[in-house]
Amino acid sequence: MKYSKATNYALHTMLFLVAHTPDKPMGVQQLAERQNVSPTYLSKILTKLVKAGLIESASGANGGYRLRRKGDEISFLDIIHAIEGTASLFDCTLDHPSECLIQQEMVKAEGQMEDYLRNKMMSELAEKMLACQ
Amino acid sequence: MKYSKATNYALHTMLFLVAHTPDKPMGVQQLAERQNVSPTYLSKILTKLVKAGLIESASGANGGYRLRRKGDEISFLDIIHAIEGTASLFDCTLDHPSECLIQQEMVKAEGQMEDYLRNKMMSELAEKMLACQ
DNA sequence: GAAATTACAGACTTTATTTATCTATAATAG
DNA sequence: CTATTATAGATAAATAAAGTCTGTAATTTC
Repeated sequence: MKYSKATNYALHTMLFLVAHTPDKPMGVQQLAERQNVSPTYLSKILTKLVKAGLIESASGANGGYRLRRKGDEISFLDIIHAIEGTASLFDCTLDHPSECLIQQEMVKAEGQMEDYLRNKMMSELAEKMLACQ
Repeated sequence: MKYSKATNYALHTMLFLVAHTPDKPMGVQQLAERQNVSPTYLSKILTKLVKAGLIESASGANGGYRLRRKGDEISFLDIIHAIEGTASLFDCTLDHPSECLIQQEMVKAEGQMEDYLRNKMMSELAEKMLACQ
């Protein structure tokens, strides 16, 4: 079980956008160069963030991607859910007479992780990053 | 990102062993039937639990698998680590000047989940299960 | 309006991981 | 010795992740 690379790209892109809060949109070309990933692949990932309402896109010359919320309103969990989906990490496929107790505990455990990620905002990380430069 | 089915099989097998604490070893045949999984595949999984020191195996007639610790000394995390490994769920592969801040937060988040799983013992679940029968 | 620029969508390929299966070997009880 | 049971290794099949390619739509610039 691993977080996908796509989630890593998404988090880094969002952190960059929050840290630099550009007034005009950033093209996928530049965003991709910074991470050594192909523009077409990154654009797929960013489209998911658009659909999740975290960023907005503009076509045409001088187009690109721009934040749709402030950095203190974007959590790690928002981004992770946009990429990985919101389904539980654990699925008991066995047929039980009643609800699976193991499943219940796994969901609670996952909830602990999600609580942390829900309360960790991009702005906090951006400030920390900028302070260390 | 999903927990593997193997982890599910491992957790269910351990819960069964803890709940029934048989004096003589249980064969993989019977354990596999209960979960509708092939014995050869389950035996692969159980071998991992043996190597992790959670259960012990005996070859030959009347052989099988038996607990090596009490149920209150076996945590969810013990079992999950035995199957999934102990590596972090998140690997930042980008080359950073200094340590990746995103990685650091992800590790902390994961730690929250692990804390819960480390403190959740098989015995607790076994009791709950037996009470509901 | 034409040309350049940029995002979006879908099909496709490649690679990696998970889920198994098969077969042979080793250990043990009776 | 024979039946039973676990272990190891090779292999196959299925699924998921990572990435590419191509064409289309939207927008700006001229």
